[in-house]
Amino acid sequence: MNVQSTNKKEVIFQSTLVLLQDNGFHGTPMSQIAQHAKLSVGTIYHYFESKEELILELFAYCKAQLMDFIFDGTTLTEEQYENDFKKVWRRFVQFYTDYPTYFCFMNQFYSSPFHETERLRKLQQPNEDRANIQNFLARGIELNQLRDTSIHILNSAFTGVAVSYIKSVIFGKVTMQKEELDEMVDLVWKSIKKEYV
Amino acid sequence: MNVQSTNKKEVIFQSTLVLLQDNGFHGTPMSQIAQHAKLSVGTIYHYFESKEELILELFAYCKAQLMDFIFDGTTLTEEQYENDFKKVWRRFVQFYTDYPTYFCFMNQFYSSPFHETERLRKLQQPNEDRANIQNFLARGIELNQLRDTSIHILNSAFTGVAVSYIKSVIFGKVTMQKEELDEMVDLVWKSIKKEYV
DNA sequence: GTTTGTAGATTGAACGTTCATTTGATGGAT
DNA sequence: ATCCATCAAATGAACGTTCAATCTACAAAC
Repeated sequence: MNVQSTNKKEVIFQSTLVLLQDNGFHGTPMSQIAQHAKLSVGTIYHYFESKEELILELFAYCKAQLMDFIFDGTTLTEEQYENDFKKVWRRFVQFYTDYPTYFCFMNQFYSSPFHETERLRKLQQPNEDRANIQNFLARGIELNQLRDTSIHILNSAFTGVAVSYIKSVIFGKVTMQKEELDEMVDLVWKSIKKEYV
Repeated sequence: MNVQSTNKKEVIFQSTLVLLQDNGFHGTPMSQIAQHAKLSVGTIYHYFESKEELILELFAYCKAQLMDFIFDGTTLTEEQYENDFKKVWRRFVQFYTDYPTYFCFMNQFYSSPFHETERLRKLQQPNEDRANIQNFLARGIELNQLRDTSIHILNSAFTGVAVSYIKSVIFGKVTMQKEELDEMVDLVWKSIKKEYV
């Protein structure tokens, strides 16, 4: 597998994302992906073992891009945590509203049986060195900036509001207003920051 | 179609919910639904025009049950709004954590192309008399109890945190703690209530 | 009280299509 | 001359849907 193949994989990924948005996993046949990517089906099977494998790798690809984007340039210091937090949250929203195909895919993925498959795999070979939201929130507690409550409460507040808002922007065709974003990032921050700091 | 048929439909609905949780829409063939419901495929097609129609009706069925459950006994008066709100939010979480099959289905539905189909149908024949969350939040603004901001911001805060928390309970196998729920309902309320009332 | 008629409910085998995957041949680069 | 990439046709299984036949319940007719 040479340098070209990453490009080829990426072409396949992008085609899959576009088609998935309108037709869903099972409404998108391999043949259609091939056609859109201007390849033959056989070629896709040269790069991916199966359709499931393609989806799973696509998930990892999307997630890596998201994480790289939202955590770029964060300092993780006590003084900067509030700033970092707000920056990260805004970027999370921005990433997905800028790339709705990514959002549709991730969203479908998380609510599908694939998600379970992916969880099981990660248990077999854990690889937690990459920055992720859970670690970022845990760091916030360590730095005494976030309420010392369970990570999944914090995560629910962080992700939940963001995802729900992104949905209303993408599906509800609501145009995103700067003031709305400002309001919402404050709302999220206030709801989980440590009081009386 | 007599009185029996509602029962028969419900049997089909329940079987569909159970199978959908593990296998998803397209991983659940009609034949399997029939088997689980102890019926033949033909019978399902007697009650539903197609698989799509079955899914769409199942959605309406689930949604109606959810709404009836969460809004039962709410007064919608100024004095009671905070109480109502917290009650409704808790019930929302309770309903879905008690009936994870419903959650898995609704969650899949909302992130699938079916959702768009359903939206389009509702536009053709709107039927907004049934209580729903959007109206409930709008009423909160009218009563001067919620921040006078756009409905979809309020909705994002309400639904987003709830859904995200429900997910962590159902999929993350986290057991729901009473204190966590209390914390979270406060968190949501504070984040969208009207200040200085 | 028995027979007959009828409409709806139920069945499951059969049909046609679609799809993921395989395969064996072809092309091109080193 | 070997190895990888690419292709498109072939395969076979799975699936949604149809349909003609059978069953059930019940009411009308006698």
